Amino acid sequence: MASKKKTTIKDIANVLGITPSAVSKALNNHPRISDKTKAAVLQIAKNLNYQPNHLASALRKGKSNLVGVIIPKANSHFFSSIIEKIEEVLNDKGYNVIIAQSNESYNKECKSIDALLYTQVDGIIASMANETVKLDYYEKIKSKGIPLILFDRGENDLNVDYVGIDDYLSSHVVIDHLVKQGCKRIAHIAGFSHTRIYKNRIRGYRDALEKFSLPIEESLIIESNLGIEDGRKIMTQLLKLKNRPDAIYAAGDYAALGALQVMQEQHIHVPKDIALVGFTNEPFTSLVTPSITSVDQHSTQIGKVAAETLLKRMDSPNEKVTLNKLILPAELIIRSSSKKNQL
Amino acid sequence: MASKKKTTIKDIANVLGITPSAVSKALNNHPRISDKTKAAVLQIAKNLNYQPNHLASALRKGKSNLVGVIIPKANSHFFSSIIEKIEEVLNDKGYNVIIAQSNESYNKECKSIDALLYTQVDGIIASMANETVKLDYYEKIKSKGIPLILFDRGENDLNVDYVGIDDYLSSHVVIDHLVKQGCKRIAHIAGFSHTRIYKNRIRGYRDALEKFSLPIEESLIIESNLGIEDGRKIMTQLLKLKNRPDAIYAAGDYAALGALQVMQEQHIHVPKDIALVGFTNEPFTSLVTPSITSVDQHSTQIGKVAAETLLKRMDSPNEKVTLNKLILPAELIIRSSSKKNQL
DNA sequence: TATTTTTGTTCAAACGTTGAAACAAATATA
DNA sequence: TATATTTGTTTCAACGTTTGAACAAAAATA
Repeated sequence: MASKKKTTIKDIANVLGITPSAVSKALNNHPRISDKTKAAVLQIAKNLNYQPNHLASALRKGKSNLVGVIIPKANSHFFSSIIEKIEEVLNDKGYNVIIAQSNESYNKECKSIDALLYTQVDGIIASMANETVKLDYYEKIKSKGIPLILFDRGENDLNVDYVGIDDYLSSHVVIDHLVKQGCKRIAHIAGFSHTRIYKNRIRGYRDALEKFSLPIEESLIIESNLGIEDGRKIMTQLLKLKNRPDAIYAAGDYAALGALQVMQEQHIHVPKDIALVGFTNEPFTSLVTPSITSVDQHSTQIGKVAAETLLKRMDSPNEKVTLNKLILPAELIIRSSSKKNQL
Repeated sequence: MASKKKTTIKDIANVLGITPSAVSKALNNHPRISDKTKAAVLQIAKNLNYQPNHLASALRKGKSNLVGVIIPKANSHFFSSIIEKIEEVLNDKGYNVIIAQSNESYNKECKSIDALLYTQVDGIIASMANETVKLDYYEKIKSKGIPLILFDRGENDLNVDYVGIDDYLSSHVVIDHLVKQGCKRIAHIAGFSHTRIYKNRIRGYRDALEKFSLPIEESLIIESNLGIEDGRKIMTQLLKLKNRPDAIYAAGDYAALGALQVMQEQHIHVPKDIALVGFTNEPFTSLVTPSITSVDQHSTQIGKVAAETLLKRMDSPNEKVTLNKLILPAELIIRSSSKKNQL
């Protein structure tokens, strides 16, 4: 109950009759400290239940061993598994991870960045909020010389390392698959084209259609925030067209789910009447009936590469290593919602 | 490009020809510093782009202004919205939040606790992993005198503040509702009874049945991890009974979803043949067809109370305030999956 | 044996901030 | 006018650790 003072390096030194400095060196396994002393120090440290004061050493060394991760929202499998992997890699190297959610809001994102800078993180890994168009706060990170890695939602203009998948190519793979299933009027529930990844998916969609000499109809390309509600709204809208699409390619799984619900409510058979493909391979896609075909982004791979790249940057901050744009391949997971051929 | 030295309080002092101490006091709005000096300091601080060194002040003040939050898994709406609220409340008071995921693993939980202690957090808010039965690491937190608040998954034995809902009562509300719908054989897909909250839900379920003089059949109470897979497995098992239940009360929404899938695959009508109620009111419950009746735990309320209680504890660490067991009321959200009467 | 090298430790300053105590100047009170 | 009080600032030590330089003792080399 009595609030005991914390044991410090000094206490250990007193017990052994040596200087705090020697203790510090012993704990850090300094080569010039004798094995005997090291053993003794370790023993006493254990006895006194010594916990190093991270704040003090961080101050002295000018390094906090903290890394910040900014994500739009943790409640998706994609982001939460990336975080899991980032933590795993970084913890291994003695770093701790601070997670901040922007909730897709630019303001919250700025606040989070300030908070991380204030906490003196040694590096930041971030995926930008949907809303974000101004890059001033990210510039702030750069100007402070803190290593920054972007993933998924990135920005070319920032000129920093980036890890993500090939969105343009992914759209091609999706369209290839749908065309192979016999679809000819493929609609695209798109993300906002001011975000690079969604822009690329749209571009890929257009180019792929062109590749197959399919007409591109602007009324079949609708931008949205890709939430369930938007998926529902847009699907309803699409079904009102005199000339309905025979396939839906949604740039997000939640939008795909919304679309699926509307179709089921209107007794449209998926995939027979309209095929459906989503994006990000959220776990629920395999659990819904019919299961939804989706593009897997290899989230743990992204997390791993992002963390490892950051480690490299933090180890050699001044090194003018060439910029890394790491584009990992995505994978189409084909499920019931798009298998027309097998019906 | 040239890595500039960071501006410190000393630099400001030099510019103005005063002492660092005066600058510090000015920045902290000390009453004895003249308004003129304060204004000047603020001006120069802005000019030099001064950012306070959090590490130094934390060391000096023995307070990091960091709070750790441990959750089993961020990818549920329940936890991610609690975190959102906790962040909101604590950021307001100048605290930053470090989130750690245990991934439902005892080992990872211990590691997270060590990491938080190492980072010198001023307080911890936690919800325990399913796996956790040994409380040694939580005792460690307590023994260091760091305020600890538990929520949702708590433990009475620990003797710390707790925020959660009334699980026992919630079960009563669920059973009341189902009985009112005419159900007589209600099965319970339960959580593991070694976790307090699930034990209470089971107890509530039993007592409520008894209240209505309904027989309690042990074969209708099955413990599980409440994942989708478990929900499927158990539902399949329940459907094999010669005497099928006419209602399912699952202690988690994912398990309820699994059960729903199995029923739909076997062309059992929900709720006509079998009614279904879940727990935690995940967003998907309202989006699935039929929508699933579920118990809402008022997550933002829980987050708010947890954060506020922690603030109180951190403000007066030695105060022998009586222990708070805050039990918030839960709310049954009635949806299609249990509305037999209206068919 | 004298000299150099190696080994193990101590010394002292530093990291940037804070806060109690000391102090001088200005203002209020008697 | 003398004394007490208030105001605004400085002084100085401290928070716990790290690190380069200094040093003495031991070991290796000449």
